[in-house]
Amino acid sequence: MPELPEVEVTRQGIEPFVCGYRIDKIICRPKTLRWPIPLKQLQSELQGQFVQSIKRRGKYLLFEMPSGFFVLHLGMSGFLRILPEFVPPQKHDHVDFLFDSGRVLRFNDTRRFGALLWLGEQPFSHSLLAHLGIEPLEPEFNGQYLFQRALKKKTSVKTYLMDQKTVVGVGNIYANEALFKAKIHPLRPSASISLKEYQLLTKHIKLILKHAIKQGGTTLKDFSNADGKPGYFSQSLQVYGRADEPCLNCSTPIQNIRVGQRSTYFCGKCQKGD
DNA sequence: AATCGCGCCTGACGGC
DNA sequence: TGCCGTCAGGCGCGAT
Repeated sequence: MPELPEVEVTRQGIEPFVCGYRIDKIICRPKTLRWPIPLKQLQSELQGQFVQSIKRRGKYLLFEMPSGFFVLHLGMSGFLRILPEFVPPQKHDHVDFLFDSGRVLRFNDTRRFGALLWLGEQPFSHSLLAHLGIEPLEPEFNGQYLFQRALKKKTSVKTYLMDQKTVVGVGNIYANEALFKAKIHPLRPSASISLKEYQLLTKHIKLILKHAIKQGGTTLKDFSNADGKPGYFSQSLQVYGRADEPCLNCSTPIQNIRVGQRSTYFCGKCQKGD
């Protein structure tokens, strides 16, 4: 579930149940997810402490604690839920945070690519966060930025866009969607895209991400619902997953190719310039 | 320095 | 029914 909108919706959804509350206990069932879970450290730094804020950087969630930051990445299949009280874990429910309110923050991750880390007081200097690109919803993310940076690059525009050092939070689905909206062929060299095209592209990235966050926020009125699992907003996807179906602009069948080992969908007529 | 491909892990699905 | 290959929204790592 994890591109920027899903992570941001998660952040907003859990915030009212987590911020200002005390973590009484952490229950962790596996020893390892993507990496070994520093359980002892998490217990000593988090248990008995109040969560001060939850921030997001790219696809990382940062829980601000009195002595530093606990950082969570949802990986490919991870999601967080708020339970009104402790109930026995189901399959792939890996970690529970028990709060003084009685509620439980529960992490479920089928594919176990998620990560839990203690990054201390300077999380942004940690190697995982230090080299991340700019936030797509910030004003500094604009056509000029993408254009200038691309001049030195040799990759395709889609790979360039999904590189977290370029811009954070744009994953495979929204990269496909944004390139379609901007009418840019995913295989075009990133350095061949004009400033005007990059301006259009950044505009659509912002629109798509904002729209998805808004949809997620309204879909998930009650994040503590057991079914409150943020999903992708497939009703608004125009190309992703639509191989051989008609383009919503011109009815040409949508093509599916692989770009950098990732499934890529586009309209060969609307997105010219391979 | 930049780029590419692999592999981590589980589950769903389609073909035989 | 079962087995096998392929695919899935991410990302760090080693090889080039």
